[in-house]
Amino acid sequence: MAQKDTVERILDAAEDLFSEKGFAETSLRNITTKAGVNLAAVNYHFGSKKSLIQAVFARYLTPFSDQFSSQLDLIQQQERTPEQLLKLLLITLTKSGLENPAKFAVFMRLLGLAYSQGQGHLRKFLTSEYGDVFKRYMKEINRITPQLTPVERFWRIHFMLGAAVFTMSSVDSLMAMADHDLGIESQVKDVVGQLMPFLASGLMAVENDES
Amino acid sequence: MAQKDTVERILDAAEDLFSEKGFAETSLRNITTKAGVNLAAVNYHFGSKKSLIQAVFARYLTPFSDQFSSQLDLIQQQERTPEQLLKLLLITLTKSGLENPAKFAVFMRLLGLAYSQGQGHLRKFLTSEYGDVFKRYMKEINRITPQLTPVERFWRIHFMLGAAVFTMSSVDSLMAMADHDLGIESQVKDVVGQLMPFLASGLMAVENDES
DNA sequence: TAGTGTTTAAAACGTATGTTTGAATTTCAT
DNA sequence: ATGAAATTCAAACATACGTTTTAAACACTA
Repeated sequence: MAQKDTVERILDAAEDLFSEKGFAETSLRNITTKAGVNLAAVNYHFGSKKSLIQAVFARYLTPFSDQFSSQLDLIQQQERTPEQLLKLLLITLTKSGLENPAKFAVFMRLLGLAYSQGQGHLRKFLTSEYGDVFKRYMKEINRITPQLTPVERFWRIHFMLGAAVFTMSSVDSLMAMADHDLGIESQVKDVVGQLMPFLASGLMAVENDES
Repeated sequence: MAQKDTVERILDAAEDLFSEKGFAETSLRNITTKAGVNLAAVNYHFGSKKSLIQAVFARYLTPFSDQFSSQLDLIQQQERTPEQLLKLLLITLTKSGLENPAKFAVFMRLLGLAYSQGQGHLRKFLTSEYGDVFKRYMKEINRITPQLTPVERFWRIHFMLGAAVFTMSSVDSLMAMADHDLGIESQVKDVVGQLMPFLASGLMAVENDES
C-alpha cells in the first residue's frame, strides 16, 4: 500500500519540521521534500495544511488519550501522592508511541507550539477531542490537594504545565547548555527526574505570609 | 518631530501584533496598517523586519537591564530569601515601562515567543546584549541555594522560567478561563502573587527518594 | 526665502506560499 | 487481463510576503 507509506512519511517529516521551526515557518514544500513525496500529496491526503497539523497531534494524542483514560479507571479511589499522579501521566505518555526520548522531546515541543502559536483551529481541535480526559485527570488532582483553594489549584496546574512544556520544548538545547556550562551530560529521563520533585513541591507549596 | 512619532507608532503596533500572533504570522502590512504609517516606513526606519523585532525587545529590555543591574549592586552580600530575590526581579520589571499590567503580559508573551520561535538572530541579540545581567542574577541564586547541586540548580531555574513565561504569556485567556470556570475575577498582580510561592517552593524542593 | 537633508508616499519587484488542476501512473478486485 | 478507483506527478494559479525604488512632501538651516 503506497498510500499509507506516503501519509506516514508526510506525518514524520511534518512533525520534525514543525517542532524545529514552528507551523507557519514550515512550508508544505519543506515537508514534501523531506518526506520525498509530491507537493500535492499533502492536500490530497489531508485536505489542507491545517488538517495536517491536527493529524500530527492526533497520531500521538489519540492512543495516549485512550490509554490514559484506562489508567484513570484503574486508580479510581486509591491513595495517591502528587509524585505518583505525575508519574502516572509520564508513564502513560511514554507508552503511547513516545518510548523514544527524542520523540518525547519532539512531542513536548509540539505541545508548546500548540499553546504559543495556537492557531485557533488547533485549540478548538484539541479541547474538543481530548478535553474530557484532561478534566478527569484534573479531578484526581483535586482529590489530593484538598488544602488548596480552587484558584490556587487552577494556577498551580498551569504553572506545572508551563514548567514542563517550556523546558521539554527545548530540552535538546538545554541539555547541550548544561553539558557546555557544567560539563554534565544528561538524558531526557534525567530531566524528567529533576522535573517531578519540582512540580510536586510547587503544587503542594504552603503560602508564606511574612512579607 | 514626525520621525519619532512614526517610529513609536510602529513599535507599539508591532509589539501588540507580535504578542498576539507571533513574528512570522505578523506581516509588515499588518503592522504599518495598524500603526497608520506607510509600508516602507519599517524598512526605512529599522532596515528590516528582523531589526524591528530586536528593537521591540530593546525598548523594554534596555531600561530594565540598566535598572536591574543597579538593584543587583545594592543588594550585594545581604541576607536574602528566594521570595525576596524573585520579588526584586518582578519589582524591577514593573518599574521599567511595564507598570501597566497589560503591558507586562504583552512583554511576557514576547519573551515566550523569543524562546519558542527563537529566530536565531533574536537569541544572539538577546544574549549578547543582556546576557551579563542574567548571569549576575544567577550568581545571587547560587548564593541562596548552596544545598543544590549545579545540575539541580540549572534545571530548576529553567523550570521556574518556564512556569513564569508560559503562564504569563497567556495570562489574559487564563484569567478569563478562571473567571469562567471558577467565577473568580483575577488581576495580573494576583497571578504573580500565586506564582511566587510556587516558584520558591519548587526551587527549594528536597529530593524525595521513596519510589 | 532658497536650498538641503530627512521623512513619507505609492507603486512595483521578485520571491515564496497554499492550493488546484488534469494527465499519467499505479493498485487491485473481478 | 481488464477496467475502475486510487494515487502520484509536473505544472500552473492566485495570493501574500519583504524589500526596493522613485518621486513628492516636509522640516529646518543659512
